[in-house]
Amino acid sequence: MARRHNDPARTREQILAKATDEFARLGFEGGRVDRIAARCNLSKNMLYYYFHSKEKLFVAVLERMYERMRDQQRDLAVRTSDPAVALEQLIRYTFNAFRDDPTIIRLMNEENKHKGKYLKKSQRVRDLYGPLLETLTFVIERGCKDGVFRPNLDPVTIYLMFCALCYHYLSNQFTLEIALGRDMSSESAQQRWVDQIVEVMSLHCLAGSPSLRKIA
Amino acid sequence: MARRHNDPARTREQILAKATDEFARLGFEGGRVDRIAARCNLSKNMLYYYFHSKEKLFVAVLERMYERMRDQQRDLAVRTSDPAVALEQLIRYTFNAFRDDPTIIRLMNEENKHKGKYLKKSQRVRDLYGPLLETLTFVIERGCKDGVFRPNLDPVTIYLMFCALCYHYLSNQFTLEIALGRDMSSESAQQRWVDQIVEVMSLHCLAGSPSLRKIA
Amino acid sequence: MARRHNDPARTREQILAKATDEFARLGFEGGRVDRIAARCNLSKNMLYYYFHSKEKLFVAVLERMYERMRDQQRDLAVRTSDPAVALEQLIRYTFNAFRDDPTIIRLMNEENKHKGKYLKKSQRVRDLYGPLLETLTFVIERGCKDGVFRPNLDPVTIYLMFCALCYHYLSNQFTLEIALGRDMSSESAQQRWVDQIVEVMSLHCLAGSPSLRKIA
Amino acid sequence: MARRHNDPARTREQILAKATDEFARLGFEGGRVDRIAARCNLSKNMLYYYFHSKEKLFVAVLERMYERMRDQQRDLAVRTSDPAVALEQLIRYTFNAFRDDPTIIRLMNEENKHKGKYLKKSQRVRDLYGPLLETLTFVIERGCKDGVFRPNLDPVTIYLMFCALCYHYLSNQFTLEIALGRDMSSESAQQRWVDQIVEVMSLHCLAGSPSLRKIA
DNA sequence: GATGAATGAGATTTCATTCAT
DNA sequence: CATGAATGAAATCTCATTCAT
Repeated sequence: MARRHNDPARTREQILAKATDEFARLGFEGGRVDRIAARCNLSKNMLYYYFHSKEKLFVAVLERMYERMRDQQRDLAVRTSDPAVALEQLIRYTFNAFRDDPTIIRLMNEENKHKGKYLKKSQRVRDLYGPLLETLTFVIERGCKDGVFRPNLDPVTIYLMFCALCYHYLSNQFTLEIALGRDMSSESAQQRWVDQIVEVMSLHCLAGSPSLRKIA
Repeated sequence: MARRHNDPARTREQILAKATDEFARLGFEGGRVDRIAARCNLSKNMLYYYFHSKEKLFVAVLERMYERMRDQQRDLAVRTSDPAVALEQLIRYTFNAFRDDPTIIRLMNEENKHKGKYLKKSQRVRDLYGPLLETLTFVIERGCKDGVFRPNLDPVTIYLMFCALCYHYLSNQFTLEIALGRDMSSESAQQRWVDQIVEVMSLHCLAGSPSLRKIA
Repeated sequence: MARRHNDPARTREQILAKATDEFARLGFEGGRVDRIAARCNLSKNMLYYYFHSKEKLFVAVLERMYERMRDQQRDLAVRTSDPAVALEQLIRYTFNAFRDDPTIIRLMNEENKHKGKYLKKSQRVRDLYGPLLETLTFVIERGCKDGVFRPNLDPVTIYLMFCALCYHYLSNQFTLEIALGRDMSSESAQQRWVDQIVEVMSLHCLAGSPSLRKIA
Repeated sequence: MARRHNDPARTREQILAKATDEFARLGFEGGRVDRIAARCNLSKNMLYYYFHSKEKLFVAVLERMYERMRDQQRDLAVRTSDPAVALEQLIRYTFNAFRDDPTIIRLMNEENKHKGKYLKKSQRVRDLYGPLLETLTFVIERGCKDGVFRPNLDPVTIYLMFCALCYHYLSNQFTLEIALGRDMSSESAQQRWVDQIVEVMSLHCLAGSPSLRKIA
């Protein structure tokens, strides 16, 4: 009775939201259609009415997550003209994005567990990292031209590096905390970690750093 | 009939092996007890005879994985006396370990999905990274003392860094390949990536590198 | 296909009826969910849809049995004003109730085997013997006041006596028949038995009977 | 190792003892072969070695119970020459027998649930109540001849009566306690109940009691 | 006599999905 | 749009029983 001829678009969104949560916490096979429906105060049939199958619902969840990511990235305005500062902002932005929405990491892991099976079914998801990579490319190219960064930096490689450093820390928090016996979840621990990432990535990019080959 | 009381220890091992594969590919909830039994040419109740429940079997799989990791690490002899070379060897070793046994990454992701729930049930797994961290600590301390590395390097932080760089690349291969449209699975691509990791980590550790703060 | 959303209340009732039969004949552990479902021309998950678990189904069966008993007792109108006749009617009524619905005895035995475990889970069943005991109390008090019955009779004790005499005969029919080699199931044998119960109980209650202590 | 080439007869007895307990508490279908074996510190196979199947073990348990009953009854010496006192002794003896070994009632109920199916398979169990009934018959006949009891009392009927009164009280203790809200398990409650049985049975048998028909 | 390992059938329960209204 | 009732397939787990030593 809560419901009753409500806004269908809203219903759809709500299903997606609850499904995102469910699949992120429990994975595709662990996620339960009933539970999602129950959390929407909806009969199970509605999920099928809107999404046709559990699998298609999962794909929709993935797509929606990618959209969300891209939209967030679109908001991303790296205002400063200092490339080093811009890089730092991008890194911090990336860490925060992963930390603030833990479903991203979980859903991506899930997808990789399935070897990209569901993602491949989606047409629209190719340019996932589009805006962020564009910004990054812009920043790096300018940094190289300015001589602030060393030449021939590959934006994708840079991205992969700081992404890995952000992602892995958050993704493997639980096992690492148990195995290393080290606090990784407190605000301050995480802040220190991002600082480290910024440091190592800056070192890697800045022109001042000696080329490794020279050192060796 | 093939079987009938062959070698119980062998049977146990076989179950663990097939279960490791099943859970790594499909996760805890996706993994099927029947399938594991079938692959062992065993009736499914034998899994319960040996492991009592799916959950306990999963924990045993995790424990076995950790043991495998530790044993591998124990074999790890970084013979060289050059700290920089030793660090490089540790990094390459880590990447190879993750690449050669993909179940490690999948099982760890699975455990993190469950927030460490099963790992916590296991007594023995605390010092998971023991030998590797010991070696790393030894290498780093020597490097610092020798003046090859810059002072005050924290071994755990170093470990987290190159581990992240190895892990994330392999763990997220599929989504990254789709989203970035870039080859990540070929031998050569992976070789290039490890080289990059070695480079960035060396830069971070070597004494010759200027402290970031000075640059900034 | 026969079914498909006929009448849910009817379905529920049918499940309860078949489950009552199953559990009465085979006990809780002997009763099979499959069989109950099959007898209802229903797929077995429907039992879970309606009752959530075998145990809860069993509790529902017990509750329903108690309701049935109470309802039957409510119909019980002991019209005569002669207390002795009324007592006789109550006894015959009790015997008939046990004989006509053999599930009562079996389910009660089952519950006692479990030390009342399931019954305790049910809120509503306290006043099981309510109406019958009320009527009995009414009859006995009048009988005492009238001087037809001897004074200070305890209705509960009276009830326990004739209940035992009715119940045990029917409940242990099979072993008794084998061990004593005596017909206990024929209509006439049972009639003779009830007559005996009436006789011994009347003797116990009637004022004319000498107090035992006096005899002794 | 506790065991090791033990006395086979003793082993057999132990199995019977634990099986008696198991089946009495949980019924035939509820009883578990594993549990019985475990409680004997014995591997399951031994149960099969000694008893061939769960069913045959159950039959053996029933037979053993009947033997125990008969042996106890054989010890029964009603020495007094006063028939009324002898009757009272028999009643108290019966109640105590049921109370002191609760497995008797449970196993009998179980057998009756199965409509005597297993009992019928046993050759030896016909004359179950033999000694007790013999004693009772002796007592009653003497009582009738002496004029202490009224004439034409049927020993089997007398037996059925006090047996019912003893049995039902103990068998249905749990449901009755819940439904009537009355203490039935304390020593004193039970003592009062047996006194009542003695009273009503004496009244029924003694010559002083007026025939009902005359009263009516 | 005794055991540990193995089995097959079947038990309860779960779950994605569909039908009729 | 929405639902409650129903289904079929399959999942986890149990249990009496047997085999080889």
